[in-house]
Amino acid sequence: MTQRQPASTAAPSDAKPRKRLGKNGDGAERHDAIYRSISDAIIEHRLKPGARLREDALAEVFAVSRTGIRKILQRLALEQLVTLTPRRGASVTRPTAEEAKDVFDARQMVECGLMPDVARSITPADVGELRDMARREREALRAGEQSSAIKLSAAFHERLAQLSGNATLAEFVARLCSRSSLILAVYGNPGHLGCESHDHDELIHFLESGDGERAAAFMSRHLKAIEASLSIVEEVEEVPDLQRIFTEN
Amino acid sequence: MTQRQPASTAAPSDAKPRKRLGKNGDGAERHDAIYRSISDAIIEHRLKPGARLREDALAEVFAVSRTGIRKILQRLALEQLVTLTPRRGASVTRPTAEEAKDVFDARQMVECGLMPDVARSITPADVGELRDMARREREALRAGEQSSAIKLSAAFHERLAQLSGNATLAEFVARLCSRSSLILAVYGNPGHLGCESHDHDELIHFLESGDGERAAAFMSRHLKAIEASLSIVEEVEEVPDLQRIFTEN
DNA sequence: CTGTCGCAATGTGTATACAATGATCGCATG
DNA sequence: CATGCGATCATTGTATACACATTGCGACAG
Repeated sequence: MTQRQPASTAAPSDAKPRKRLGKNGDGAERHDAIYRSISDAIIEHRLKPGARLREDALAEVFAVSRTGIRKILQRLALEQLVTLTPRRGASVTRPTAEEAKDVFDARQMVECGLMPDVARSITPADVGELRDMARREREALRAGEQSSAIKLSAAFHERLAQLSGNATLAEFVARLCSRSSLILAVYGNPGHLGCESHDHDELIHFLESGDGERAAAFMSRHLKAIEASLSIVEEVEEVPDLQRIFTEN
Repeated sequence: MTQRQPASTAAPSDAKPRKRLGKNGDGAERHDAIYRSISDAIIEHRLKPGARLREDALAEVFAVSRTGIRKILQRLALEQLVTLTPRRGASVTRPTAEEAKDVFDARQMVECGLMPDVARSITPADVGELRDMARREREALRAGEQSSAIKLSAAFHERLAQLSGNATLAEFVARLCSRSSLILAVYGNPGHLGCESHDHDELIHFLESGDGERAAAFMSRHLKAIEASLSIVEEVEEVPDLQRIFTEN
């Protein structure tokens, strides 16, 4: 696509409505919507790790120019949801086994460490919201909607972190949850989703009764269970074999 | 481009080779160098919180186009070193008191939690490197070079986190250290730098002897001491006073 | 038939031109 | 003299055009 034909061959009428509208204020919101759209697609495994994301294609799909797409792609790259190889373009990140371990260790430390704070400051309204999220997650799981279930599970953990009151750590947890979703896509077993739905309900119970210690211990087991359910089989590296072979000598 | 200065101010670099050179491979490295240059300037307090960063000016200084600068600015914004207001441009972030608390709470949790891992896997070579860094920091402090001392202190904490072997958490700590530097710039007392230099040496000692628990406890005290040295005087907001007055009623 | 060299196509990196918006300054009027 | 309104300016947001690198395919030679 991308008519780089100057003006002569450019089909005048059908080519670009490419409406100049959207220039004004809503541009930022538009970009944010596109960002979320791509991000959701990755988290819900509708875009699988390794999938290539061509700028032209995305620009056409969302009816914006490549410039905007590049910005969004960069943001996704910084959050490590997509990988940007210097002259090869963007693709959905394929986490390594090492990254998977790091991410779950980090979640172990941060999410468990946050539980006491959450238990201390949680309100009945928060409990209600969490129960609702857990319920919706269970329903999605029962309905066989893997995509929704994955996103809702991540959203639950994110919301939990937000309740700690520490925005910085909450954002970090959100990032880790996104990456976890990616890890699940690569190393997870098909039938077995990460979070057991009843786990979340039980966790809410501990938090509701203000028992931060027990909640932390339960969260620890919960995360360990997810990590244990992965089948980390470090497949042979595609490319860097050569590099290592020659640098080792 | 922006030559609104006739010739009077005599921009020294007005003779722009500005050639098409640099297009090829080194572009990425160039950008990374610029990124580090700006990042360092912020961390070293040579760019103070609130300082405006105009794209044109930066583009001219580093002899690249605004496109590249925008990319770098976005990256800095995602790391919360600069704030990007929709149509007002970029400026060095001025952390709020709440952010400061969040950042130090996060450091407390993560850096202390990392100490046992570091104590377990540290090697004599690592110890030597850390001692060297602590020494250089002390020297900078004694020489009155605030800028260098601040950066070296942050680098020490970053390196420490790297030694844990968890790249994800190490990167998070690096981010937190950068923001801490910003916080120090706003709330720190002039004469009193964040880290007492001997603290770092003592910390190394605990790690060297493999005592992760004691190292964690010491790190906790260390961070608490830094936080306590801040004068968090939420200055009266310039504008939003009115906002609050009307929303409170 | 196979291996190597070269060309073309695909696709990203960078720069520049253009549009829109918020800000500042000046002028006019009450 | 002060205040409100209008115009110009400065600065960012967006799109497009162009240049370059990499890769895949085809042709030619051995």
